[in-house]
Amino acid sequence: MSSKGLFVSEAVLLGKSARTRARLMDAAAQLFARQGFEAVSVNEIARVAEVANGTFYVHFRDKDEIAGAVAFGIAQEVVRQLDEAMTDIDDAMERTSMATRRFIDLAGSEPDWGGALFRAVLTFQDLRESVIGYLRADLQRGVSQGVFTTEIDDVVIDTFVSMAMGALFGRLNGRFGPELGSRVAELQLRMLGVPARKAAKVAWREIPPLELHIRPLAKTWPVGRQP
Amino acid sequence: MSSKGLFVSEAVLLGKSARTRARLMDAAAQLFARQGFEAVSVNEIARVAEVANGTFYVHFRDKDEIAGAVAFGIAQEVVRQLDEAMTDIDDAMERTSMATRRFIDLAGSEPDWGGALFRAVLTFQDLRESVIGYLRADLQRGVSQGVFTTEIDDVVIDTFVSMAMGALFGRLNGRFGPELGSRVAELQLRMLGVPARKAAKVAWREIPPLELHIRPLAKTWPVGRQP
DNA sequence: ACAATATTTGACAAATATCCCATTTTTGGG
DNA sequence: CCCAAAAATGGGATATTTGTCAAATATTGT
Repeated sequence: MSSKGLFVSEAVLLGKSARTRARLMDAAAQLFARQGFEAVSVNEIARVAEVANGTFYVHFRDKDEIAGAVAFGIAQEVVRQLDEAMTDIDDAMERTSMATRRFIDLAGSEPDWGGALFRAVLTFQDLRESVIGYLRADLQRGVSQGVFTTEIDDVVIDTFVSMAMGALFGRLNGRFGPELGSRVAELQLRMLGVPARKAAKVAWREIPPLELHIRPLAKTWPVGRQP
Repeated sequence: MSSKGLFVSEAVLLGKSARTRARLMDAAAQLFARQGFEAVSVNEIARVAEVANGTFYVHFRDKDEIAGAVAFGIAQEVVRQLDEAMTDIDDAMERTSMATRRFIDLAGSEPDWGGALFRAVLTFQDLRESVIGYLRADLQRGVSQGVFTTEIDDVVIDTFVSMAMGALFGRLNGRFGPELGSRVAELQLRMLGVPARKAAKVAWREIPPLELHIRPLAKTWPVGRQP
């Protein structure tokens, strides 16, 4: 039934403690995504992770702590993948539309992570603010490049994020298909003042499919026990 | 401490049963708004409503039932107020921007209702679909009138809704002030193809403040006991 | 294989939740 | 004021959840 989650894949080479911790985080991510943070109990997380209930408390103080770890871990990985995909791209329209499309595609490729991330952004305002910070540079770059005619401030960025979040949600619920990313990216560009023709052209350009192939972290040892 | 909620205001003239039911719904709305649906217990609702725990079960089967009643009740009232405010308006830009602005202003004037509605739209997909249905006519009217150049379909409407929902959320969290409604309405109009100048003009037009002044419902009597 | 250390286990106490229902309180017509 | 119907009460049986801890098990360097 339970194929390995992404946190476990990332931790395969690590020590036992880290692997167990990863199992708990995968279980938590899955449950948060499917039921929402509040509906999930510590017991349930332990059960899905297939560890004893006491084991949970060895790794996390409480549900909030694991939620933070899950949110942070997912965000970190998604940002890493986005940065990687965008290193060579200079054009602000390309960059923002790539970010939106990949973000929304998370719902298709890794629905548990997508769902958990969605919930997390609603729960942790810090996280939303990080996202806003992350996007600010690219949106302002568009203004500098003369392609975005809307002045960029927190309201504009927040609305830009809301559009992507709403789309992620719609995709998670199966209301829309794989073309949603391009559709929404196009609407975002139009909102920012890009002419319709141009917006369509950029938003529908082919991009390599998103694959979150996890690279296992290097082995570490328990503290105070260096080989 | 506990000033009357809107459901109670609406029920002041009704029989005792209806008034108690309304107290429970006000308590539930407040708690759902502040903590999210799943985090709230039936016990807590009864405590905040200042009724005994068993009383809850006289009026509702379980938490889902009261959540549905709250969501439906709020949605109904908001729609009523919106319809009332828009009866005389023909212009699609005016109508959609009025709807967005009033909706977002809910967060300022009635944060408990705003918060509960926000959570409800995430929880009950039916509700989101009702909202989409509600907006479709006005958005299509804009196309007919030649002011919206973007073709209207479910993706566009859903994105339009996401922008308003995200703004409601931002306002609820105190990240933005009263001008947010106009800001977002303007961005929506630009997304739909309205020229920047025109969009700004419409979205910033003065509108009468939203006041959800509840009109008490007419008295009813217990079944099988007509006077 | 052994010893030392790291990790996991599962039972349990305390707290909290759900839902029921016999009893009490309130209501309003006559 | 009195009574019958309506409404509310709160105690309690049952279930679930949280968080702790002594004991059991697994891992690793030597």
